Amino acid sequence: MEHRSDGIAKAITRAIVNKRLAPGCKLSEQTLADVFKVSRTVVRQAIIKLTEDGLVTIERNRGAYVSTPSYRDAVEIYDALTILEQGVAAQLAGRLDARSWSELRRHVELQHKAVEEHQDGLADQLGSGFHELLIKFSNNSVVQAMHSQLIRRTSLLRFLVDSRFDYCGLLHDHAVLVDLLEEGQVAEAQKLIDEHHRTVVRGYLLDMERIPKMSAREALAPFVEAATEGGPPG
Amino acid sequence: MEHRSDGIAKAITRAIVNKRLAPGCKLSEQTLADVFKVSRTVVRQAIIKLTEDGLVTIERNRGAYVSTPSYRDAVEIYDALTILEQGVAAQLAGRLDARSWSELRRHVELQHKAVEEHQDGLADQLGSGFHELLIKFSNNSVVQAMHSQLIRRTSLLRFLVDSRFDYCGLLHDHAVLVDLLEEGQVAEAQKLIDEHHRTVVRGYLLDMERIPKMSAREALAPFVEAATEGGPPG
DNA sequence: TTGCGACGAATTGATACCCAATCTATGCAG
DNA sequence: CTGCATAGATTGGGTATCAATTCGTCGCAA
Repeated sequence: MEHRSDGIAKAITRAIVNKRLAPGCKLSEQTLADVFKVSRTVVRQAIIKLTEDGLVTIERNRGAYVSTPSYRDAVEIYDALTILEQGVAAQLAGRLDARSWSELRRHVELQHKAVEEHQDGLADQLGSGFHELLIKFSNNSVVQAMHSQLIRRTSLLRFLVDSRFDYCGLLHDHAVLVDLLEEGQVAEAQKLIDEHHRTVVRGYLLDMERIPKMSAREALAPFVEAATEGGPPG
Repeated sequence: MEHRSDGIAKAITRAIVNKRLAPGCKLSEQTLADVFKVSRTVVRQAIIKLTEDGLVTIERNRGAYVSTPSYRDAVEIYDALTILEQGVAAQLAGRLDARSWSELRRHVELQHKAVEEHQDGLADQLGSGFHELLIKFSNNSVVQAMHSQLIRRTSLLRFLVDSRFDYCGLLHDHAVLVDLLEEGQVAEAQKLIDEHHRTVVRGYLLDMERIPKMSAREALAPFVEAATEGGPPG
């Protein structure tokens, strides 16, 4: 961990991804400074980083809040994900070695098991993980950075819906996608990626209202020590 | 301009894009604080933003430097640009109104004139501008933000080469691309985008050595007042 | 009751000053 | 010329302070 503000930014990011810090939650500088036992200076630096990442929005003279993406934002984010993944798909189709294909398949199986065991949180995480793994095989750190930023942003979107996803269908998409890619069927794979993301967006009916509310202090509690030391908790 | 650090970050960005601040140039906190007449705190915030943007690299306990991208970085950045533009091309092909196509053509003409008049700087800027205009028509601010970040990064790459670009060929590509897109020939357009960027990367022979050197103080001089007030100079 | 303005508390944006840790350069001894 | 030690400069971070802004509350008039 380079700077103290990096650790804090990552802790807050984890709190968001783990669905503890909800959109709209106020991130008061003094509160965060107390929670993480650092000065306001460092907290501000962390908030700036989160703002650049799109997870936090600063309102001048009012403070920082966890971003509340609009429906339009959701569409744009998934559109961007589609473009990136289609592009990478075109590069990878029929070009990975056997180990890589089986790694992808193993990942799908893991998620399958998580879904069967009703471990929703884990299944969610593995779902995004599949897309990230796919991108990783592109071997392009620039594309990877943009993609994982988008994935982080999608975790904000999941707050704004209560619709149960059709995990089964989405999971099946993943399995089919690996098959198509291994066979080198680029066009079909790209079409599937597009439909896959459209399905996800359709699930977001933007029940903008009832967002679980928890103070930043409570939400961050499990992530505090990880910010100053080494390993993440959950 | 929201915060003071935003103005400073933008000023430094302009200095880089205008080829005054070269890769490797040290950005000393105290120097920048003097130049912009602000406290070190604000300078640090600006530097953090530039770091998130990939234009600046912080070396712990050593300071901030304008990033010096490697050849690999160059390839990855243009690869990412290719993916984004191919994706947007697929969306736009045959789907814009007449005004938009003519706006693109007018842009190509402008650059044509700049090249004829040997206004290299302007031609360069219009060259990137064409790609940005194309992306703008996607109407997706997320994609647009990622793309313009990549474009900013390419301005770092142009420091590391002295090879004369084949402006004529690249310009011709732009003209052809508009035709292909208007006719809805997606596959051909995507292929052209790929080749176009490959041509550009080939121009980067990475003459890593001779980089024009100028102190941050000199380089930033023309951009200082714009940081605290309103309008940009160049 | 409703609407409006004034006042006060709390928060942010920014500055100055401080100090420890670390890096760099200088100069000296061998 | 090489290796090392010391001194100086720079960074990372903390504390205190202050103006500006926002927001909530209170009181008052219609």
